[in-house]
Amino acid sequence: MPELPEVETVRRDLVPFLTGRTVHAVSVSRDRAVRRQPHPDFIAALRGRRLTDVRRHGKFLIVDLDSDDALVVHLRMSGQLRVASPRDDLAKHTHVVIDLDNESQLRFLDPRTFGEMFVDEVDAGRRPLALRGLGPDAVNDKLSASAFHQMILGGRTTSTVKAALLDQTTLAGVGNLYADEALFAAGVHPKRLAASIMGAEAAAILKALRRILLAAIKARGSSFPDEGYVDAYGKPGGFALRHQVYGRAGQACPRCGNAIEKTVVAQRGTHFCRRCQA
DNA sequence: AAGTAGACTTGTTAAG
DNA sequence: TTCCAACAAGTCTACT
Repeated sequence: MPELPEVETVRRDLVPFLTGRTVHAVSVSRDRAVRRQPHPDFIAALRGRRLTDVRRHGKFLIVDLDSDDALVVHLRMSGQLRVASPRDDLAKHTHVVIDLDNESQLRFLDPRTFGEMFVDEVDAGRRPLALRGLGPDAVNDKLSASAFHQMILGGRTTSTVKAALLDQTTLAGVGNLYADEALFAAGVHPKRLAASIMGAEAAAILKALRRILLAAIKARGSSFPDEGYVDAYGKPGGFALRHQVYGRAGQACPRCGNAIEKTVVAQRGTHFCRRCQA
């Protein structure tokens, strides 16, 4: 499932492919893929526009247009953005095709149809209006350990540290997989109350989070055999091999050998080692 | 007003 | 072998 490192990998693939291109045509073949606005509005806002940059905030991709709008994409569980030629077979679950001015296409595929595309107005800082509620980006925005600590505490009274990490209004980009990995690396139990996290623990979580996210970007993201994440050229990432706890319930903890456990925290499947995480 | 729960969706997996 | 219930996920909305 695409989280920050996977979205960043796709972004890096798309920058050279999209930058400077002009949109010739847009077709939407699945209603749900574009659900925040009428399809004709979506298409009209894109047609004829030049694509000037591809950015990311959290798990959202932002394709800048030479207008006051941006094309915003969220891949959710199973979405893919793929570069293609008009001659390529249309893969199953292709919902949106954007034709460019150089005989190439950007295609949006999504079997589970959680993902979406929309065109949104941007503010003076070129942030799409719909994304104004997002917290700072987990890798692009610099933040100090103490600022991060305050964000985790965040006036929370009863919620867990894992819930705090998953809250996109606090910090944007961390999803279920990397939250589990970072908490394991920092030795913090996912069920700990956010309010109980000490400064040193917050610093450890932030350090682990940064290190893991950057390593995952370097490995071009996490892919599982049964799951859909691939880059813009259809190739899987290599980070799944390095997971310490995620998807390893019942297997030995890489640090102490104890069995990794799986439970539910913040309504998400959560993997941890009870001996290494206090 | 923080926090929780439900809705959305479907390919895959587990269970029987 | 076949069928079905359970499961996975992130975000938005609705409610407590």
